[in-house]
Amino acid sequence: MAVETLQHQASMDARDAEVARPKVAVDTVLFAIEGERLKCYLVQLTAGAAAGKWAFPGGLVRVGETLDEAARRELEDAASLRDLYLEQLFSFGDPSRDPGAHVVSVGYLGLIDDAGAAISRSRKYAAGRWFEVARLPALAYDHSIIAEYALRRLKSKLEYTNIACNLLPPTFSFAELEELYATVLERPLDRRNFRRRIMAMGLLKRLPGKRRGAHRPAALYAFRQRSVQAIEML
Amino acid sequence: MAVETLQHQASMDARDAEVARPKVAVDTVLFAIEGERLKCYLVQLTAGAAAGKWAFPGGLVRVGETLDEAARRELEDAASLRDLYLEQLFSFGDPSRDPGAHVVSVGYLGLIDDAGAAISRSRKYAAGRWFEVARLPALAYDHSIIAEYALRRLKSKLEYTNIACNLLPPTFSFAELEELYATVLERPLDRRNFRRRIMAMGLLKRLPGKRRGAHRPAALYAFRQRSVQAIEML
DNA sequence: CCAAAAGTGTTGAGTATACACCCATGA
DNA sequence: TCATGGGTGTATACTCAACACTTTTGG
Repeated sequence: MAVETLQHQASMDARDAEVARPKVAVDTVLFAIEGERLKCYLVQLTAGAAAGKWAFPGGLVRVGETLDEAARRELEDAASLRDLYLEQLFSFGDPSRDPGAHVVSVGYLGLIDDAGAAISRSRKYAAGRWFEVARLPALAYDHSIIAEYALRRLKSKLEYTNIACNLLPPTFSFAELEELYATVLERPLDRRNFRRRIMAMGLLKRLPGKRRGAHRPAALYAFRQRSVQAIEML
Repeated sequence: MAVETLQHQASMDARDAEVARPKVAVDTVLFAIEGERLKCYLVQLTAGAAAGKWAFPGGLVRVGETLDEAARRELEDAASLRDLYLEQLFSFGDPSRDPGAHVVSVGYLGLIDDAGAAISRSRKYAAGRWFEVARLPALAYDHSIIAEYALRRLKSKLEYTNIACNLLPPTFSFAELEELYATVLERPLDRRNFRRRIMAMGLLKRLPGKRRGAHRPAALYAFRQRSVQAIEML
C-alpha cells in the first residue's frame, strides 16, 4: 500500500481510511486486599466467542481520549470506580490474542484500598466480582498473560516505591502494612527489620489515636504523601 | 463491520463500527555507541504537518502483525536494519500528540552494536542519520518525551542487566565495556571496582587473542550469552 | 492472670567504596 | 626510554539479615 510511503504515522492520506487497522483497547488489572488475600476484579463477558468467560474490565479507546482516560472510563462503567491509582503496564499486540479482530491492548495496573467500593451494575457485563489472585478462573483472550505482568509489577514496585499506600486505607496500623507486604510478596517479613526500613524512609506519619482490639492497641499511621510515588525502599 | 459486535473490547454496539478509532503505530528509539558518544537514529519526515522535522523511525501497525514485527519492519524499511535488540518501552496515547489524527504510539527501545550498519535509503524519509543523544534536534510529535523514556530505561537497565551486550561488538576489551558504561551513564566508574563486579557475575568469557594497539595490548572478552537478559548487576 | 498481638536492639556477615602503583607495548 | 593505556589489592564504612524478649490490653 502506497499509504506507507507518504507518511510517518497518522497519514492524512485518504486511502488510509479504507485500510483495516488494528484497534486499540485498554484492560485493567485491578488489585485490592480483602481478608488478608490479594484479589483482583474480573468481569464476565456477555458476547462474542468469549461470552461467559471472565476477563479484566476494559474496552476500546475512543478518538480524543488518552489511554488513562479510557482505562478510567471503563472502570467507572464496569464497577463505578473512580479516583484510583492507575499505571500503564505493557501493550499486548499479538494479532491472535483476540480471535475476533486485531486489537492491541494497553494493559493497566490498578490499585484500590477498598474492594467494597466496586459496584457491579454495568449493562456491559454479566457479572463482576473479586477473585483471589491465587485462584483465578480461566480468563478470556490473553488476559492471563496480562495478569502475570501486573502481579510481577506490583510485587516489584512494592519493593522500591511507596505504592502500597494505594492498597491501604488512609489510616492503618504497622501490622497491617506489614501484612500487606507479606500477602503480596507471599513471604513472611522480619517485623523488626521491616519496621526499621519503613521508618528510616520517613514516609509515614504517626497519628494520635490507637486501634483498639482484643489485645494491645496498635499505633495508627498514614502515608505522608498518599498516592505519590517516591523511590527507594526494601 | 460485524467484527465489532462479536467481542469484548470492541463492545457489541453496532454504532461502534462507524465510530472513528485511534490508530496504532510503533516508534523506535535506536541507540548505538559511536566515537565514545551515545547516539540515536533519526529520520527526516517528508509529509504531513511535521514534514522536514526529525523523528524516530516508525509507522502504523498493520492488521495481522505483532507490535515487535511492526517495529522491526519499520526499522528494516527505514535503515535496512535487522536482528537487533528491541524492547517495548511504553505506549503514548495523548490524542494531541499527533495533530493530524489520534495515533497511539507504542514506543520501543532498540540497540545495535554497529552504527554503520544503518543504511538510509528509504523512500519514506528524506534522510536518516545518527545524532548525538546530548544534541538532538527538535523532534516531531511527542518524540522528545519518548526519547527521555528510552534513555532513562537504557541507563537503568545497564545497571541491573547484561543489556550492554547489544551495544558492543561480539568481542571487546574490558576498557571498551567500561567506557560504554561511563558514556551511557555519564559518569566515570572506578576501574577496579567495575571490573570486580562484572567479573564476579561470570557473564564474560575471556578470549584467546589480544587487542593490539599503540600500547599495552588488552585482553579480549565476549559475553557468554549474547542478547540474553540476565539479572542483577551494579 | 493468661492469651494474643504490639513493640523494641544488637551483632555478624557480606557488600560497596575509596584509593595508587606496576605492567606491557609501540614508537 | 618514554608515553600511554592495561591491569591489579586492600582497608574501611555501610548495609542487610538473623534473632527473642518485654509490653499492653481484653477477657
